Amino acid sequence: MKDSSKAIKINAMRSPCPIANALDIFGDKWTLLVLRDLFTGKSTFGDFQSSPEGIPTNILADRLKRLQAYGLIDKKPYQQRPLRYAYALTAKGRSLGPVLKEMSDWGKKNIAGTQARMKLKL
Amino acid sequence: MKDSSKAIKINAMRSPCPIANALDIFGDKWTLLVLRDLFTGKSTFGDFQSSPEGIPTNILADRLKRLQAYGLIDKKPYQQRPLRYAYALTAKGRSLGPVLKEMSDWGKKNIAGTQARMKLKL
DNA sequence: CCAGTTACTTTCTATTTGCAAGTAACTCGC
DNA sequence: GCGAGTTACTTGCAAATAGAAAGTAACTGG
Repeated sequence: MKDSSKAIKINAMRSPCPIANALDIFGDKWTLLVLRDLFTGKSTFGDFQSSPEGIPTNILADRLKRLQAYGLIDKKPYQQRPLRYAYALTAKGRSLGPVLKEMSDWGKKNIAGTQARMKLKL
Repeated sequence: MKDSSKAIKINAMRSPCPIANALDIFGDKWTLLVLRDLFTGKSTFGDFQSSPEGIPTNILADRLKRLQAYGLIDKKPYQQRPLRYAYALTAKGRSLGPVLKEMSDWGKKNIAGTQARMKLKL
């Protein structure tokens, strides 16, 4: 039996700090971009892939698995033959809206040349 | 002459998205923890090092350089002989307060076993 | 049946992380 | 004034992660 899906490993807590623990979930350069896309209405693997940052497909597959493991998103088939899945935010995932909002606002104010094309559906 | 301080390289923009650009500055597992410490009143290399997450010293030195390069912190000597520096948030760095606040609030609500010991001085 | 599409997985190399040890410039106690 | 201790880093190296590119599985539509 070929185990094609490597399990996501969740490490021990680094500290009880809520910020440190949040960073263990989405403290990298890609995870919040996938969540951003979900907040703008995107839902399929191809949707995320087509975002302007050009996420590598192996990273995308890994991040989708991690987000599921942490309960921030779930996936359900939107068609059979061929089987295709749509990813969606869970309530927990949706609760990250204000974090994304603050980051977006901060970026717009403090990084020259940035602009939010799509509005997040909070 | 031995160039002991490797320059921080700032890559080209991945996209005009403010979130993507913000992540290029602090999208990793350590940068925001250093900022958190600054928000709780810590200021020296040793202060950051002694936080419970145990940041490796090479990573800490690198992150302090990056944060300076991006204008979020600055350092000034607080004593001569031996020369010692205190790091402090710039106005731009302090403007990240709401982002930290939202992340902390989210973590406390959504990650079991977390608790904020120190209050951020926003 | 054959090109095209979608959603991934695999391979392989490059970059980053993190542990441990080393270094520089002092201070303090004896 | 010598050796132990402190602070603030840097360096070396192995391990983990990222990223580019190619491969695969399961279809569809012509």
